[in-house]
Amino acid sequence: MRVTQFLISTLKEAPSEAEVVSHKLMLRAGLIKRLTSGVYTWMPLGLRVLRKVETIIREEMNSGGAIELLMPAVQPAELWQESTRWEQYGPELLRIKDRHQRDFCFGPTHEEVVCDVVRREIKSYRQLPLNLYQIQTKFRDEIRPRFGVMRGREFLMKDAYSFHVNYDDLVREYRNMHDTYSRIFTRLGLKFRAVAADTGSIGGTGSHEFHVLADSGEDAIAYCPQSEYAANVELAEAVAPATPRPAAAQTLQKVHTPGVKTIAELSAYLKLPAERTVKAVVVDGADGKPVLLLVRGDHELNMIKAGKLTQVQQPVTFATAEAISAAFQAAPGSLGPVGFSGTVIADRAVGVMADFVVGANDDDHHLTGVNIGRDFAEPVFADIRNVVNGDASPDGKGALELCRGIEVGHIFQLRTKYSKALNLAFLDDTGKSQIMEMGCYGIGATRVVAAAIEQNYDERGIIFPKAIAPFDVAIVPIGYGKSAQVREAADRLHDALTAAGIDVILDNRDERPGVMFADMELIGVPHRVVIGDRGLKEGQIEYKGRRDAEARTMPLTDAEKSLKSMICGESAQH
RNA sequence: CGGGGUGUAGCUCAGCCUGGUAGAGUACUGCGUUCGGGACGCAGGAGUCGGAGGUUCGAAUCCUCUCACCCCGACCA
Repeated sequence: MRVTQFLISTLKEAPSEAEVVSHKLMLRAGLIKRLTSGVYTWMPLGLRVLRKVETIIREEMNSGGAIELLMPAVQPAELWQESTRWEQYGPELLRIKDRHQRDFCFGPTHEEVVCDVVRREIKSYRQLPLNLYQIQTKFRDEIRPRFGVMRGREFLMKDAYSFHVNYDDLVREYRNMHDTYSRIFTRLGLKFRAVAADTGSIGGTGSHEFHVLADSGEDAIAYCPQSEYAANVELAEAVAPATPRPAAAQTLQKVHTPGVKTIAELSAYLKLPAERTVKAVVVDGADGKPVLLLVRGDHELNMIKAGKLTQVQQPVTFATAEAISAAFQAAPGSLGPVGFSGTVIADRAVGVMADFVVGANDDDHHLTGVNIGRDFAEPVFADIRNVVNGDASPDGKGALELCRGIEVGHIFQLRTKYSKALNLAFLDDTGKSQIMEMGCYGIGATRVVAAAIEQNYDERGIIFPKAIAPFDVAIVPIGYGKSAQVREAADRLHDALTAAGIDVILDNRDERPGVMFADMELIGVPHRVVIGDRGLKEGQIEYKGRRDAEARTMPLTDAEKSLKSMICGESAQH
């Protein structure tokens, strides 16, 4: 490919709409253009990357035994009503009407459609197991699209659905997909981790997320360096403390704390570490009455864990200011369990605290020397906080560490949630009708591109992993328009490498060298050769890897062979 | 949906407070000089100042409404 025949539209400055690195670089490199909120055009350069991601996913899914199909993006409401998700899915489902005023939606996911396909086609245990997948455009009307294609509304997703005669076979396929995903992300050249996850709204039992590790990731992951344990912080259990609760030593005292609303302010005002304080949060209970949740001051409440408590309304909602003042005679910032007659649920770490500080249920006042049992009744104890660095690993094999990740894949054991609702029945080997077990497996292809950049960049731009770079190698001729020798050498190398199946970009714009170098680095081409009269006199050209600090020379006569072995040798490693 | 912010040339932004001929850099076109790390000179094209209404002799600027977009929270690949 020659630059003058292609479309490269780089920018010196990132448009102001972008905040995160990957979004800025994708816009600067001209990979994507925004059409409207959360909806992007994939420009020719970006599409090359996206297609390479797709190809790797497709190849590995195929070799994992899955079969590709393509389902419609537009789906009839009837199918969603049958699964009851027409009502349940909420405003994230983009609903549209046709000319007859019939209801449709633009598919955010394809459980309904794939179930409809399977229930029409599959009648016998002899046809199972089956794993069907597609790589297709989804639309989810996200509350807040952001970070470019990282969280777009329209995005490209690989979604797979498997069907089984029993749970054991589902588990077998789930493990197979777990392995397949590991191969996909390894081939993509990404540092990633599979973590145990909350099943969220899709439902079902077992679930793992695949995270690309990046400091800017939206998710926190807890893992144990001494074992295989890894889980999303949403899910990771904060194990019960092993130590007993110390005896009360202080008397209960009410102190004036003017203007103190947060734990940080309280800790600074009383000159006490935050772990000697207790944070009180009021949520709506399952019975509509306020429920008081207590976590240690330096800990964070985990809303997902709290939502699983039977006493608490799900999903968790904070109590309104009116409900709080009615139940506590105080505003948030001064709340506590002493004197409160409703349900109190405390994190287990609070259970081993003594002589702590908590709100006094009187504005601008806190209580010190508070003790459970003596000053208020034993609350219900539960795990309602996020784990922190150094917490014991739930598998008992060491201490947890935290890192951040971008969720690019998610696998679920759906069991019979959808197969029951949509009546996926088959005849088993005894002629009895049974309901299929189901799994589903997603990868956000467009998000993978953003995540790869988020993990691999420097001050000059993107450093694409070699497997997904838009071009394998850039040829930068100096004086292309002026020197016949340069032009001839550059063209010849371009043609030879192209013939060998290598993706070459020849910068034949005859620009100043700095312009060409900057562009090729910005768009993240892994290999670069520079051909100029200066080196050509000695029969030399120059080579530089995208991550190399210095360029090195190589004989022109060896260039074709060296580059082929560098580039093809890498892909042969897969 | 709640909170914060921004809309002026493809991109980055100034001008607005204090109303009076629409600006800079960059990108783009032409010519010339340059030519191994985002060159320079000259000339040029490019804007419904997000939109509607109002105030005024006069509105990018003041007022009202509206739309779009970005950032912070709950959702998710």
